[in-house]
Amino acid sequence: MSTEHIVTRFPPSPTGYLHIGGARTALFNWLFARQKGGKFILRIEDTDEERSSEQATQAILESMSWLGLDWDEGPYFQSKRYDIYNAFIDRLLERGQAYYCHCTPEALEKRRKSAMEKGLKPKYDGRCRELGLGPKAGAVVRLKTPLSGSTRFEDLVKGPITFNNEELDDLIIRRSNGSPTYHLAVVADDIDLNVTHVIRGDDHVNNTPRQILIYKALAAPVPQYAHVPMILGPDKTRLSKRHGATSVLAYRDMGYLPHALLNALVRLGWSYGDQERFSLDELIQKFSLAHVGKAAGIFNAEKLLDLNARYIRESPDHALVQNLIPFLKNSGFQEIDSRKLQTVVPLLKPRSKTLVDMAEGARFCFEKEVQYEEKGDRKFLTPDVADLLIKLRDRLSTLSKFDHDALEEAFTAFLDENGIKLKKIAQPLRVALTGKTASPGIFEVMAVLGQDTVIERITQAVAHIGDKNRDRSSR
RNA sequence: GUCCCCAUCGUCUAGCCAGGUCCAGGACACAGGCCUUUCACGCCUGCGACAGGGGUUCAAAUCCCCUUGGGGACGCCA
Repeated sequence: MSTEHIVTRFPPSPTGYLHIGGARTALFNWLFARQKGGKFILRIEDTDEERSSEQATQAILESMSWLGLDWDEGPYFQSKRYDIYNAFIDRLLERGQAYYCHCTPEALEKRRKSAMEKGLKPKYDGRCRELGLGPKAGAVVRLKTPLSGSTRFEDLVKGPITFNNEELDDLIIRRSNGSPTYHLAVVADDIDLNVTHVIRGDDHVNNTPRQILIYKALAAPVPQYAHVPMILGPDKTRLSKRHGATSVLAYRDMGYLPHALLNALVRLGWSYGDQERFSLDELIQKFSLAHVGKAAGIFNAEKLLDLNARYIRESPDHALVQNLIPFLKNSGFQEIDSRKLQTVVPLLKPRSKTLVDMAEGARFCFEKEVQYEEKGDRKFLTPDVADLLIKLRDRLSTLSKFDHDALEEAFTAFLDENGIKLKKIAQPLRVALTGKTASPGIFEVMAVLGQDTVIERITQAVAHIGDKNRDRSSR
């Protein structure tokens, strides 16, 4: 197979946000095209005017961009390509491969139901097939599918798949309102855009023979198919909204890195030996449809979280600073000193699984007044440490250098003089400076905050201890 | 109901196509430990699976059949 002319596409319908199942399909198509030096097309399938929306289209484009899945052509909008579809339908009609059907939707529905009740497959009975009917208000156009024989294709993931043509019925290709149906539009577009590989979800396996029949009727070359297994929720049913976060943008907003999501998605269904993490370049190089599994999988959100934590740790500080700013603004910090942020980021890296975590961890650098966590306040900001904090503050105010080493040295001496262990003072000090019981190393925290702020916060904490005491005794 | 697809630890999976090197490997999660000023990171250890039954074979997680289980599709939605 020539790799020069490979064309893949991702055709979401803009009836909702881009979910992770769709994103994975897009990723596979993208990887395949990139690896083969082919073309990746984005097509918006918006023929259902009722359910399609501009907003959903924007959300999809935004998701794709955020993930970094760039397309070489498009986005094409099916709603603007009706001429193409009509030409294909007319051709089919002329060749006698399609015919008008005058059955009403109500009658069809009724027949479907009774077929189901009899335990038969609810398919069209073909009663208009040989009537030679013409166009008429309310008429649809159906494809004349073979009555016998079978349709077979070699799926790049699942292997050979065969359907008996008796299972298939004469599907509608043009609605009574003149618009093309999904199957026709997809095939027409894929022919028109020279798509060579259709990589899509498992749920389309049953659609494939129908679409192949359209290609055959049109005497067009049939593309290669690769049906990737579905993503299931923890209850093993098809992933949907009720399973919680499923939209790509939701993951962005929860502080995930696109690379982490991509990595998690690609490993759901595809593997490369024992390797778990891949750079984008590696993926492009190593991806292969042959190693995509056949079984549906449950999305493992915990693994994504772990992946995200690792990618955060490996990200350059400056990149994290940029990524963090929107999250900090979202927490109410408008003016952010990015130099200061740059100094905390390395401290926060090993402690943050998401950018949201990291923004939370960086709070102490930017808040005007420390908000004490209830538990830390109660446990560590107690009257018995007030004196010690005062002594410490006075000692710290004498320091001419305020970096990690100078602080450690000063503390060693201070602990020695007072006959205490670091443990004794570290936690109260941590709460005083950050409001939390968990933070980066205490010397690092002080160095980041700077001498003035440290002294100020200790003073505030001592005052706070006094306030608490007064409240208690006055009661 | 009919058709299509699928089946290895709780989850994602390696191994299967070319049977022996697999009393089944890795990762996440979980449990225990080490490190330690807190929380993490890191390191070590542990727990844990070939759905069941028949065949084929000297030998089956690997090949075949059946059963069971799961998913999907059966629209003038995509």
